[in-house]
Amino acid sequence: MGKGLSREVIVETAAQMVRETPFQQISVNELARTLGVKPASLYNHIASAEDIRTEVGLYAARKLIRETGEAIAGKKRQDALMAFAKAYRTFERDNPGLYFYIIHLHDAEDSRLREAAAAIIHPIYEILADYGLTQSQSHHWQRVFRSMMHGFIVQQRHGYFTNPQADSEQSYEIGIQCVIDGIRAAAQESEGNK
Amino acid sequence: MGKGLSREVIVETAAQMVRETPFQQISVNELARTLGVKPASLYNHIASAEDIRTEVGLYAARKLIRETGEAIAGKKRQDALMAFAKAYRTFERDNPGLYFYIIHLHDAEDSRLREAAAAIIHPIYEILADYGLTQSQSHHWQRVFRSMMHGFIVQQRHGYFTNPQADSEQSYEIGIQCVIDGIRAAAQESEGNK
DNA sequence: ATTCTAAACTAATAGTATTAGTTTGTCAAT
DNA sequence: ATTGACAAACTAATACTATTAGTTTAGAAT
Repeated sequence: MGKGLSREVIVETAAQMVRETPFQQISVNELARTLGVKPASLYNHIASAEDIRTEVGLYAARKLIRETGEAIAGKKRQDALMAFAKAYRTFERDNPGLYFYIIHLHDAEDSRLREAAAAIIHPIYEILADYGLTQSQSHHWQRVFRSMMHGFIVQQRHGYFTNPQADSEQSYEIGIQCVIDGIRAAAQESEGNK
Repeated sequence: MGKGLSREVIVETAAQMVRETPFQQISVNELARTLGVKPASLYNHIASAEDIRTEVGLYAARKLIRETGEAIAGKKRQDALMAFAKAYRTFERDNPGLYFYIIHLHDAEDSRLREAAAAIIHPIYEILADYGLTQSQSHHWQRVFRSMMHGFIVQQRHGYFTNPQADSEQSYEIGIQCVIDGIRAAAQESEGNK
C-alpha cells in the first residue's frame, strides 16, 4: 500500500491543523481523518501522539528562529532587542497554535529539543555580548527579557490586557523598553566598577 | 443515600489533588475514586469537568489574593511591589498545580471569574496610585509588572532557567527591580511634564 | 407508615490513545 | 513472469476520558 504518508507529511499536516488556534491539542483521530487514513495507520510512522507534538514543536521552533533571525539581521543592542521582541510577538500572533508547542518543548527529554530551545535564545546572548555584561549578568538579563516577552504574550492570549484605555501594543513596547533600559543600566554600572 | 458529598467537598478535594503537581488536569474518574463514589454521581453536584476546574481556579485565586494581600500590608511603592512579586512567586512554588487553574480563569464566561481576576490585580493598581501615574500609564505598567512575574514563573516551571551559572532567585529579583525602576522613571517623567 | 427528594447507582455513548495481528500493494530478485 | 519480502495500510480490541439517561435507595418530612 502506501498513500504517500510519511513522518514529514504527518508533522506538517498536524502543524497546519493547529497553527491558527491557540492551545489546540493535536488529536490522532482528527489528524488521521484529515490525512484520509485510519488512526492506527499513523503508528507506522510515529511513536505516539506526544511524538507528533514534539515534532510540531521543533517545526515551530525552527520557524521562530528563522523569523527572529531575519528581524535582527544587521541590528545591534537596543534596535536588535526591540526587533527581536517584535518578531517574537508577531510569530505568536500569526501562529498562536504553534507557539504553544514551542513552550512545551523543554518538557521532553529529546536532545534536539534542548538544542532548539537553546537556538531560540542564542541570538539574545549575542546581542547582549555587545553590552559587555558579565557571564552571570547575561544569564540574568536573557531570562528577564524572555520573561517579559512570554509573560505578556501568554496573558494576552488568555484574554487579559483588553482594557481599551490602554493599547496593548504600547504596553508591550513599554515593557520591552523597560528591560532594554535595565540592561543598559546594568552594563554601565559594571563598566563603572572597572 | 448521600455520602456527605457536596460542591464544596468536591472542589476542595480536587484542589488538594492537583495542588502540588504543575499542569495536572483534574480527572472526573480519578476524583470520583478519591471520593469513594462513581464518576456519574458527581454530576448531581457539578455541571461538568470544566465546572470543577473553574471552581478550583476561583479557590486558588482567593488563596493567592489573601497571601499577596498579607504580604503588602503596610508597605508602599517599591517595597510593596517587591513584596507582592515575592508572595506571588511563593504561591506558585507552594501550589504549582493551583496556579495553573488561576491562569485559565479568564477563558470562562462566568462573571465571578472576571471579578476574581480583577481582584488579583487590584492591589497593584493601589500601589501604583501612589506613584501619581496617569490612568493609561497605570494600565500599561500593571500589565508589564504581571508579564514579568508570570513569564518568569511559567518558564521556570517548564524547566528553563536552570543554568547553575546564575541563580534564578536573583534573576527574578533583577527582573522585578527592573520593572520597579521603570515605574519610578515613568512617574518622574510625567511629574516633570506638569 | 408513606411519600418525596436528594443523591447515589448502572448502563450506555462517544470521544481519546494505543496495541496486536492481518491484509495488501509495490518493488526487487530470480 | 512469478515469487518473496517489506512497508504501510487495515481491522479489532483495550483502556482510558467525559457525559447522559434512567433507576434505585436512603433519609427526612408529613
